[in-house]
Amino acid sequence: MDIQLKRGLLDVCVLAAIKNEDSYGYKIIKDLKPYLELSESTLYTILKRLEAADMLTVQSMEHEGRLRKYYHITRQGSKRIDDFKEDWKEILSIYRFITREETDHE
Amino acid sequence: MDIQLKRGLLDVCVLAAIKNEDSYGYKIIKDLKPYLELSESTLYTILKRLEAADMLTVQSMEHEGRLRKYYHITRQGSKRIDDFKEDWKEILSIYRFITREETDHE
DNA sequence: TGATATACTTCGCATTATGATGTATACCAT
DNA sequence: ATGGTATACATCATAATGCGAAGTATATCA
Repeated sequence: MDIQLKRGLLDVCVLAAIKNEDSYGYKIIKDLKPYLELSESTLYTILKRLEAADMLTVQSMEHEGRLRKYYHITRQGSKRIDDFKEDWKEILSIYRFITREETDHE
Repeated sequence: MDIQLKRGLLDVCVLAAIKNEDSYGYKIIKDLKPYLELSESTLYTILKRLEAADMLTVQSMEHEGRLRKYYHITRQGSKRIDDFKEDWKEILSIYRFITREETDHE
Protein backbone atom coordinates (compact mmCIF):
# COMPACT_ATOMS: atom_id res chain seq x y z
CA MET A 1 0.00 0.00 0.00
CA ASP A 2 1.08 3.52 -0.76
CA ILE A 3 2.95 5.04 2.19
CA GLN A 4 1.16 8.36 2.06
CA LEU A 5 -2.15 6.59 2.14
CA LYS A 6 -1.03 4.67 5.18
CA ARG A 7 -0.19 7.84 7.05
CA GLY A 8 -3.78 8.89 7.39
CA LEU A 9 -4.85 5.51 8.71
CA LEU A 10 -2.11 4.61 11.16
CA ASP A 11 -3.10 6.68 14.17
CA VAL A 12 -6.73 5.68 13.93
CA CYS A 13 -5.86 2.02 13.42
CA VAL A 14 -3.78 2.02 16.57
CA LEU A 15 -6.60 3.66 18.50
CA ALA A 16 -9.05 1.14 17.06
CA ALA A 17 -6.79 -1.72 18.13
CA ILE A 18 -7.01 -0.46 21.69
CA LYS A 19 -10.56 0.80 21.94
CA ASN A 20 -12.22 -2.47 22.94
CA GLU A 21 -9.51 -3.67 25.26
CA ASP A 22 -6.33 -2.17 26.69
CA SER A 23 -3.32 -3.38 24.77
CA TYR A 24 0.46 -3.05 24.45
CA GLY A 25 2.88 -2.40 21.62
CA TYR A 26 3.90 -5.85 20.59
CA LYS A 27 0.33 -7.12 20.60
CA ILE A 28 -0.95 -4.13 18.62
CA ILE A 29 1.53 -4.87 15.83
CA LYS A 30 0.36 -8.46 15.61
CA ASP A 31 -3.32 -7.53 15.79
CA LEU A 32 -2.96 -5.01 12.98
CA LYS A 33 -0.84 -7.25 10.78
CA PRO A 34 -3.75 -8.70 8.77
CA TYR A 35 -4.88 -5.18 7.92
CA LEU A 36 -1.69 -3.16 7.67
CA GLU A 37 1.96 -3.72 8.47
CA LEU A 38 3.85 -1.36 10.71
CA SER A 39 7.32 -1.57 12.16
CA GLU A 40 8.14 -1.31 15.82
CA SER A 41 9.82 2.06 15.46
CA THR A 42 6.71 3.36 13.75
CA LEU A 43 4.34 2.05 16.37
CA TYR A 44 6.25 3.22 19.41
CA THR A 45 6.51 6.67 17.85
CA ILE A 46 2.75 6.68 17.33
CA LEU A 47 2.03 5.52 20.86
CA LYS A 48 4.19 8.32 22.24
CA ARG A 49 2.43 10.84 20.05
CA LEU A 50 -1.05 9.67 20.96
CA GLU A 51 -0.15 9.71 24.63
CA ALA A 52 1.21 13.25 24.34
CA ALA A 53 -2.05 14.23 22.67
CA ASP A 54 -4.02 12.78 25.58
CA MET A 55 -5.65 10.17 23.41
CA LEU A 56 -4.09 7.34 25.37
CA THR A 57 -2.99 6.73 28.94
CA VAL A 58 -0.27 4.26 29.90
CA GLN A 59 0.25 1.82 32.71
CA SER A 60 3.46 -0.16 32.99
CA MET A 61 3.17 -3.75 34.10
CA GLU A 62 5.56 -6.63 34.53
CA HIS A 63 4.67 -9.78 32.70
CA GLU A 64 6.87 -12.86 33.00
CA GLY A 65 9.95 -10.84 33.76
CA ARG A 66 9.42 -8.46 30.87
CA LEU A 67 8.05 -4.93 30.79
CA ARG A 68 4.69 -4.31 29.23
CA LYS A 69 3.11 -0.91 28.79
CA TYR A 70 -0.63 -1.18 28.57
CA TYR A 71 -2.39 1.60 26.75
CA HIS A 72 -5.92 2.72 27.47
CA ILE A 73 -7.98 4.91 25.17
CA THR A 74 -9.33 8.24 26.48
CA ARG A 75 -12.42 10.19 25.50
CA GLN A 76 -10.28 12.26 23.15
CA GLY A 77 -8.95 9.08 21.59
CA SER A 78 -12.48 7.91 20.93
CA LYS A 79 -13.30 11.31 19.48
CA ARG A 80 -10.38 10.91 17.10
CA ILE A 81 -12.01 7.74 15.77
CA ASP A 82 -15.34 9.54 15.42
CA ASP A 83 -13.62 12.33 13.52
CA PHE A 84 -12.24 9.74 11.14
CA LYS A 85 -15.73 8.41 10.52
CA GLU A 86 -16.76 11.94 9.59
CA ASP A 87 -13.78 12.26 7.26
CA TRP A 88 -14.80 8.97 5.69
CA LYS A 89 -17.76 10.65 3.99
CA GLU A 90 -15.39 13.05 2.27
CA ILE A 91 -13.09 10.20 1.33
CA LEU A 92 -15.94 8.37 -0.35
CA SER A 93 -16.80 11.48 -2.32
CA ILE A 94 -13.16 11.81 -3.37
CA TYR A 95 -13.04 8.14 -4.30
CA ARG A 96 -16.03 8.64 -6.58
CA PHE A 97 -14.30 11.60 -8.18
CA ILE A 98 -11.12 9.62 -8.80
CA THR A 99 -12.91 6.61 -10.27
CA ARG A 100 -15.56 8.45 -12.24
CA GLU A 101 -15.77 7.78 -15.96
CA GLU A 102 -16.25 11.12 -17.64
CA THR A 103 -18.63 10.86 -20.56
CA ASP A 104 -20.64 14.04 -20.06
CA HIS A 105 -18.48 16.32 -22.19
CA GLU A 106 -19.57 15.01 -25.55
CA MET B 1 -10.23 16.73 6.84
CA ASP B 2 -7.20 15.36 8.61
CA ILE B 3 -3.98 16.42 6.89
CA GLN B 4 -2.38 12.99 6.99
CA LEU B 5 -5.43 11.48 5.38
CA LYS B 6 -5.28 14.09 2.66
CA ARG B 7 -1.69 13.19 1.85
CA GLY B 8 -2.60 9.84 0.43
CA LEU B 9 -5.27 11.26 -1.81
CA LEU B 10 -3.67 14.40 -3.20
CA ASP B 11 -1.46 12.95 -5.93
CA VAL B 12 -4.18 10.71 -7.25
CA CYS B 13 -6.76 13.49 -7.14
CA VAL B 14 -4.53 15.72 -9.23
CA LEU B 15 -3.99 12.92 -11.74
CA ALA B 16 -7.74 12.27 -11.80
CA ALA B 17 -8.40 15.95 -12.46
CA ILE B 18 -6.22 15.71 -15.55
CA LYS B 19 -6.98 12.25 -16.86
CA ASN B 20 -10.00 13.14 -19.01
CA GLU B 21 -8.68 16.40 -20.34
CA ASP B 22 -5.35 18.24 -20.16
CA SER B 23 -5.47 20.92 -17.51
CA TYR B 24 -3.40 23.58 -15.75
CA GLY B 25 -2.70 24.52 -12.15
CA TYR B 26 -5.23 27.19 -11.48
CA LYS B 27 -8.03 25.19 -13.04
CA ILE B 28 -7.13 22.01 -11.16
CA ILE B 29 -7.46 23.83 -7.85
CA LYS B 30 -10.92 25.04 -8.76
CA ASP B 31 -12.01 21.68 -10.12
CA LEU B 32 -10.92 19.89 -6.97
CA LYS B 33 -12.39 22.47 -4.60
CA PRO B 34 -15.75 20.67 -4.15
CA TYR B 35 -13.89 17.52 -3.12
CA LEU B 36 -10.78 18.72 -1.34
CA GLU B 37 -9.07 22.04 -0.81
CA LEU B 38 -5.43 22.50 -1.68
CA SER B 39 -3.25 25.58 -1.73
CA GLU B 40 -1.25 26.75 -4.70
CA SER B 41 2.06 25.96 -3.07
CA THR B 42 0.85 22.45 -2.48
CA LEU B 43 -0.42 21.91 -5.98
CA TYR B 44 2.58 23.27 -7.83
CA THR B 45 4.81 21.11 -5.69
CA ILE B 46 2.73 18.09 -6.60
CA LEU B 47 2.76 18.91 -10.30
CA LYS B 48 6.55 19.17 -10.24
CA ARG B 49 6.77 15.86 -8.43
CA LEU B 50 4.43 14.05 -10.78
CA GLU B 51 6.28 15.45 -13.76
CA ALA B 52 9.61 14.30 -12.34
CA ALA B 53 8.08 10.85 -11.87
CA ASP B 54 7.01 10.78 -15.52
CA MET B 55 3.35 10.66 -14.62
CA LEU B 56 2.69 13.97 -16.35
CA THR B 57 4.09 15.90 -19.29
CA VAL B 58 3.93 19.68 -19.60
CA GLN B 59 3.34 22.11 -22.40
CA SER B 60 3.56 25.85 -21.80
CA MET B 61 1.03 28.03 -23.61
CA GLU B 62 0.17 31.70 -23.61
CA HIS B 63 -3.43 32.56 -22.90
CA GLU B 64 -4.60 36.19 -22.85
CA GLY B 65 -1.17 37.49 -22.02
CA ARG B 66 -0.66 35.03 -19.17
CA LEU B 67 1.34 31.84 -18.98
CA ARG B 68 -0.46 28.57 -18.72
CA LYS B 69 1.22 25.21 -18.27
CA TYR B 70 -0.95 22.42 -19.55
CA TYR B 71 -0.38 19.02 -18.04
CA HIS B 72 -1.06 15.75 -19.80
CA ILE B 73 -1.26 12.40 -18.06
CA THR B 74 1.09 9.60 -19.15
CA ARG B 75 0.66 5.86 -19.04
CA GLN B 76 2.50 5.78 -15.74
CA GLY B 77 0.15 8.43 -14.41
CA SER B 78 -2.81 6.26 -15.34
CA LYS B 79 -1.13 3.32 -13.69
CA ARG B 80 -0.82 5.34 -10.50
CA ILE B 81 -4.60 5.74 -10.50
CA ASP B 82 -5.04 2.02 -11.06
CA ASP B 83 -2.70 1.31 -8.18
CA PHE B 84 -4.86 3.48 -5.98
CA LYS B 85 -7.90 1.46 -6.95
CA GLU B 86 -6.03 -1.64 -5.82
CA ASP B 87 -5.11 0.04 -2.53
CA TRP B 88 -8.76 0.91 -2.09
CA LYS B 89 -9.59 -2.71 -1.30
CA GLU B 90 -7.15 -2.63 1.58
CA ILE B 91 -8.52 0.68 2.74
CA LEU B 92 -12.03 -0.75 2.89
CA SER B 93 -10.78 -3.65 4.95
CA ILE B 94 -9.05 -1.21 7.31
CA TYR B 95 -12.16 0.91 7.49
CA ARG B 96 -14.16 -2.12 8.57
CA PHE B 97 -11.57 -2.88 11.23
CA ILE B 98 -11.71 0.66 12.58
CA THR B 99 -15.49 0.83 12.68
CA ARG B 100 -16.17 -2.69 13.84
CA GLU B 101 -18.18 -3.16 17.00
CA GLU B 102 -16.52 -5.89 18.98
CA THR B 103 -19.08 -8.13 20.66
CA ASP B 104 -17.48 -11.51 19.99
CA HIS B 105 -15.40 -11.67 23.17
CA GLU B 106 -18.29 -12.36 25.51
C1' DT C 1 -6.14 54.11 -8.29
C1' DG C 2 -7.10 49.97 -6.03
C1' DA C 3 -9.27 45.64 -5.56
C1' DT C 4 -9.97 41.10 -7.43
C1' DA C 5 -9.11 37.21 -10.46
C1' DT C 6 -5.83 34.72 -13.00
C1' DA C 7 -1.33 32.08 -13.06
C1' DC C 8 3.00 30.33 -11.63
C1' DT C 9 7.34 30.22 -8.24
C1' DT C 10 10.28 29.69 -4.18
C1' DC C 11 11.50 29.29 0.74
C1' DG C 12 11.31 27.56 5.26
C1' DC C 13 8.99 24.98 8.80
C1' DA C 14 6.60 21.22 11.04
C1' DT C 15 4.92 16.53 10.87
C1' DT C 16 5.78 11.92 10.26
C1' DA C 17 7.18 6.81 8.70
C1' DT C 18 10.93 3.94 8.88
C1' DG C 19 15.46 1.47 8.89
C1' DA C 20 19.18 0.76 11.87
C1' DT C 21 20.71 -0.11 16.20
C1' DG C 22 20.48 -1.10 21.02
C1' DT C 23 18.86 -3.23 25.59
C1' DA C 24 16.85 -7.17 28.01
C1' DT C 25 14.40 -11.53 29.25
C1' DA C 26 12.42 -16.28 28.15
C1' DC C 27 12.48 -20.56 25.77
C1' DC C 28 14.04 -24.28 23.01
C1' DA C 29 17.14 -27.13 20.26
C1' DT C 30 21.76 -28.65 19.50
C1' DA D 1 26.96 -23.75 27.00
C1' DT D 2 25.69 -21.80 22.58
C1' DG D 3 22.74 -19.88 19.29
C1' DG D 4 18.40 -18.82 17.42
C1' DT D 5 13.76 -17.08 17.95
C1' DA D 6 10.06 -14.67 20.31
C1' DT D 7 8.86 -11.11 23.31
C1' DA D 8 9.09 -6.04 24.50
C1' DC D 9 10.43 -1.30 24.39
C1' DA D 10 13.67 2.89 23.03
C1' DT D 11 16.29 6.23 20.25
C1' DC D 12 18.40 8.43 16.28
C1' DA D 13 18.96 10.14 11.66
C1' DT D 14 16.87 10.65 7.32
C1' DA D 15 13.64 11.50 3.70
C1' DA D 16 9.10 12.87 2.07
C1' DT D 17 5.65 16.11 2.06
C1' DG D 18 1.75 19.82 3.00
C1' DC D 19 1.44 24.47 3.46
C1' DG D 20 1.75 29.37 4.91
C1' DA D 21 4.15 33.39 3.42
C1' DA D 22 5.86 36.19 0.12
C1' DG D 23 6.90 37.28 -4.59
C1' DT D 24 6.20 38.26 -9.85
C1' DA D 25 3.07 39.53 -13.52
C1' DT D 26 -1.16 40.46 -16.40
C1' DA D 27 -6.28 41.47 -17.09
C1' DT D 28 -10.60 43.41 -15.59
C1' DC D 29 -13.72 46.36 -13.34
C1' DA D 30 -15.35 49.89 -10.03
